[in-house]
Amino acid sequence: MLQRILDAAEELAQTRGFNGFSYADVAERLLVTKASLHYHFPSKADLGRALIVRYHDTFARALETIERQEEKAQDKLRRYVLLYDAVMRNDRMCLCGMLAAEYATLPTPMQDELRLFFDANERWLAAVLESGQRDGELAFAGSAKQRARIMTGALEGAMLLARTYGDGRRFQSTAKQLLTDLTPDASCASNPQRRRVVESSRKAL
Amino acid sequence: MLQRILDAAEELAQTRGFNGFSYADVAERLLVTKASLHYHFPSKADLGRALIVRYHDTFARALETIERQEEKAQDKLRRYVLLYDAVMRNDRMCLCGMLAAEYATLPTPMQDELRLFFDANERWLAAVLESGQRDGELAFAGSAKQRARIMTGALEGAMLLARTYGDGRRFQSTAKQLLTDLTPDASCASNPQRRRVVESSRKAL
DNA sequence: GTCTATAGGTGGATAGAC
DNA sequence: GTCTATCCACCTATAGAC
Repeated sequence: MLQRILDAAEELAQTRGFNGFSYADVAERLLVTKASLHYHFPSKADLGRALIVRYHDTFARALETIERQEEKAQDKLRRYVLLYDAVMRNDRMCLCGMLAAEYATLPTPMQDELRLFFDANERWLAAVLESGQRDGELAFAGSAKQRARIMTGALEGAMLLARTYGDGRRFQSTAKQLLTDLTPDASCASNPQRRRVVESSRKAL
Repeated sequence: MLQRILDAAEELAQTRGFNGFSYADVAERLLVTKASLHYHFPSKADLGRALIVRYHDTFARALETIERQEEKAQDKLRRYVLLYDAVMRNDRMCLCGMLAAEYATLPTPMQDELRLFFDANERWLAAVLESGQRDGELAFAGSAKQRARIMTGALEGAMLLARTYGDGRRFQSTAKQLLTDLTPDASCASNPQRRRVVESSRKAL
């Protein structure tokens, strides 16, 4: 039952926000009463915190899987973006991105848990970016940590806007470009004139 | 009085979200009763729509001012980012970014008005990017429209995350990097090896 | 325009029977 | 564990006096 409650609440939180749904909404979907929900999660703050913890945990496992299955940094990033893409395809917003918007109204335990999620995210991404840069497989300006923050922000923001247009493709094309921006040759592809210079000088080598 | 109501409501909406404040909150700040607010804005949907319209209008005027005062695309972009930065320095989130998160719960008139804001934003940004690219002053991969969407998303997302950490500098360093990413030389600066190649080949010309 | 008063509804949460 | 019943606070919104 615990999981069914979390499933329903998660979907509501991802589409309507934490302040956008009530125990009554969850109860209706599960065909139980509000009181029985309070048995499992005494307060809404408890429910909210559990949502983040489970989401964080699922995400962490997914990152471990990627780490285990992919060798190249580029492939890891591709898989990372696919995690967000899967959320969008379900017509949802990233749970934590949604909660970040409501941050000021959240109970303190939820605020703390939320930061833990983004911290873990940033650490993983920065590590991938760093190693990819070392191998010459990825190219970007600034530090890996800095770039990790830019990426997370850009992905969350892209989801936010895509939902406003009810158009997942909007997110997908943005995500694709963000990945391309990190490939070494693309870093110069933006300027056709200079690219020609680079290509000719490459032949010269 | 109309403006005072909008001022108070705007601040609340930008910090707590549209579902995160009530007529009572606004009334308390202005030392009036809820009933007198309903005289000016019969329903909360009316108030919300007025918020977006005014915000959009203010933003549009700011863009016109930039257009009038700045010549170079790079300077226009810098000023554009400063508009977001000013919001962050007030410990607020972009009103429309906030509302985008709550999109699913908003009354239809607000949803429509919200899209108009982002559309106008994208058009202006795309035009600046396009002309900057033509002049060789800016460099980026993909279409100008595409890049405009990436930029808006990245800025909104960066605000979202910075607020979670209560740290405006987080936004500022991201914004700065996003601008740098658009400069022609920086597009290759990401890869030190290649940069050396470009620089040497430049001399060769 | 602003007030008092209030309606009608929904929010989260609890008591106690089964 | 789930139910019925209920509490109280708060929500949006309206009526009508001043």
